[in-house]
Amino acid sequence: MDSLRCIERLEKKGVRATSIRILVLDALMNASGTMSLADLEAVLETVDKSSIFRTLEIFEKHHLVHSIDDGTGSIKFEVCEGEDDCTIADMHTHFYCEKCHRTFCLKEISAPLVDLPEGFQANSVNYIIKGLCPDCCR
Amino acid sequence: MDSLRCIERLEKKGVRATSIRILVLDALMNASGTMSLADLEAVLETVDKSSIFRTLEIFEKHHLVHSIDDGTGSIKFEVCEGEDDCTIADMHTHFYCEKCHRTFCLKEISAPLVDLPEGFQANSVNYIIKGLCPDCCR
DNA sequence: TCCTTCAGCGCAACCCGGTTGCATAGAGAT
DNA sequence: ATCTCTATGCAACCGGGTTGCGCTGAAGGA
Repeated sequence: MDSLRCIERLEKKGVRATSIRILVLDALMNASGTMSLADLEAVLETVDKSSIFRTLEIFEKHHLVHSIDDGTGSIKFEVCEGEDDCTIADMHTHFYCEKCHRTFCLKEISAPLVDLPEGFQANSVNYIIKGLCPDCCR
Repeated sequence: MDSLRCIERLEKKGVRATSIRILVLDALMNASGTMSLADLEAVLETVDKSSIFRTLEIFEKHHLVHSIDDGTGSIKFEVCEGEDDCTIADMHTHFYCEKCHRTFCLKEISAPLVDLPEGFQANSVNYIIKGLCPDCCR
């Protein structure tokens, strides 16, 4: 789609904009929800699994995307929203539908953060609710 | 240890108390925190992996234990507290130490439950905070 | 007590997502 | 044009989880 925006975004984060990286980022930005490595593999047929894997690794390190573990056994990826780095406060709620097996980002609901006992230091939060999505409820 | 308590607990939930099931339940009840399948395998050297796996499957179905996905790639198990079935309100907070790779149960802190958008129906919550535990902080 | 039956178990193989080593291709610098 | 170093593809590997299958041992009935 608009690969220019992707290139811009990549360079802003100090990541060299190679063709594959543009493809991966573009796929993630155009995704309706989260995407797993397998999802990306399916969309980007020509690109090797390990290349996507390493690309995601780099993206994550440079705070272009973050990963969510929804407990399905395959990690989901999602582009970071803000221009700046994702902080713990930016983590939002995710919802996993046990019927259609989709993972939803509830961006408007930030993940709650409880008070931890003395001595624990929080770095990130993984908050995922499982159940039935609106499509599967009825 | 006190296998009598295990037998009682098993039968109360309608699970036949075989020797292996008693061993597994006993190991879980005496564990300081959560245990993975690999942990159980290590403790119960004589018992086959698949037997433990199927035992846990049965335990979970009968609400003797519940599983937690802490994002490490290996699912953790923990005995259900109350006499009754685990409900969504019983889910508590877990903490994963990124340094020593232990998963802590913060039983006193129940997992927060946010209001979901119209149409979503929650069945369970997975709330895990990652960071450094007291031992690893200093 | 003996026989039948079936759940429980061990073994081995398999599956799948993720990960890594290595050789090549390609972009950027000189 | 050549050199260098990063990015990529390929193939193999890894580990947790899962399954098929045959044996075993306990429960139940004659």
